[in-house]
Amino acid sequence: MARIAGSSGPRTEEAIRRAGLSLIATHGYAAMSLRQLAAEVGIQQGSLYNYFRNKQEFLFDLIRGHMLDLHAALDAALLAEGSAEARLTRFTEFHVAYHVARPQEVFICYSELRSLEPDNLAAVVAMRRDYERKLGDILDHGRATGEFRLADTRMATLAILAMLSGICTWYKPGGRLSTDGLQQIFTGMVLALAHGETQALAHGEMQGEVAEPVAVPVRRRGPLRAGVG
Amino acid sequence: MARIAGSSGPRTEEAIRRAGLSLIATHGYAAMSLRQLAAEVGIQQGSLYNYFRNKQEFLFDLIRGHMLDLHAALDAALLAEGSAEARLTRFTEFHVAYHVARPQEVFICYSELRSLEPDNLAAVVAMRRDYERKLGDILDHGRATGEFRLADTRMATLAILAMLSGICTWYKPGGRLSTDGLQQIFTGMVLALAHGETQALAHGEMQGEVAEPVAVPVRRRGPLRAGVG
DNA sequence: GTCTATAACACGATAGAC
DNA sequence: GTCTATCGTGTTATAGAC
Repeated sequence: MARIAGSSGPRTEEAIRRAGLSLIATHGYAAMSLRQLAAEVGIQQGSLYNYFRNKQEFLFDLIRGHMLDLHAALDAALLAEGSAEARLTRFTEFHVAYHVARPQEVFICYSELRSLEPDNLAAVVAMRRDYERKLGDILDHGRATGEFRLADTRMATLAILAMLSGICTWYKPGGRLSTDGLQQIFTGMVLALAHGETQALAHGEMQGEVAEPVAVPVRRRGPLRAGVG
Repeated sequence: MARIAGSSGPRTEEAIRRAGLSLIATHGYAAMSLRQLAAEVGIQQGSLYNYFRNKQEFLFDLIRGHMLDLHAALDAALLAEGSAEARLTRFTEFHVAYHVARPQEVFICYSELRSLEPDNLAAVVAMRRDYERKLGDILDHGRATGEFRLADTRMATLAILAMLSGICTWYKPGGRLSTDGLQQIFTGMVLALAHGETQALAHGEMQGEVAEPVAVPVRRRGPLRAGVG
């Protein structure tokens, strides 16, 4: 925000990065203008081009940088040995901590893939698949050893990631729960999910309790707005 | 796409609606130009203004219309009576079926809230809270009766909705799984999650297996791109 | 209801002085 | 590295003929 007369490189760069994350997370990449970004940093719009070649490259650098960090941090946090439960717990704790620490970055990496040009998108998608794979391997292993009882580990991978990544859509620092509290609650839910259908079956066939299958919703009536047609 | 000479109102309107859903889901609201939309429908750009007053109103109509449909369909599908398990199963089956039937609408309602102007946003957020509330009530009731064992029903509500709504980010018609298959798999996971920590505890204290707490990732090095500075 | 034409403006990106 | 100025294009929205 504040103008720094004759200001220097690295500081401006970090300011651009931070302002960009905030603006993109709030309004989206397409809706963020470079004039807006420059104003937030306190420089003129043309000066931004000392830090990237074009707007697309700026987005890609943000996303790619985050994915590199994420992988490095995950590899440092994951356990090579141990039960599938222990490894899944570790993964969940890591994922929650990361989302709480950097909600903007994580959110952008999910929501702005659509804004990446084909080559850039391919690079990021490959990194994302690696990440999913690491969770998938834990679940596969746990099912093989009988620790987990999952009908479909691919669906479980997607479900768990969606559930955990959803955190960054509503989490606000200083809220009701601490990072520790969130980690405990979400670890509990993820483990319960992974341990799976044992309980559902133990409680007696659930499906039998529901009378008819749920119908698919029906098409809608009426004009887009009143007074047309 | 195809041009219809001297074409008529309701058909054009529906075509605009469908094309808009597709374009917004693919590229996002801000990135969709009205020229693009008109071209998709096969009319001139100015003609769109016979169907909405401005671009924002178009988005709001799409989202609001979907939310109205969603609520009506949910109310028709939900059980007034029955165990919490039966009601949660019903909710999950409904939610999955709805997402599979209309992935674009659902996705837009999550991803384009940021593009709504304040008044419009407030209206949609209120409707969304009602929806969350209906799931929350089921979970609260289940915990009160002892059917569910959940550490935090608010977190569970958000987790379940994120997990189910994630479906529309990867689901493609004609994939490996049928709607029935998806419903079964996700119902199983949701019920397992709701039945909760019984199992985690039964398997012996999980937390004890993990040595140190997971560290929060560290800040990153280096310039945005090579050659700057 | 659709068309053509255009107003009024914002956008990303570049050039050149300092 | 930052500034000012501007080019060329794309944008939403409007006006008026048919």
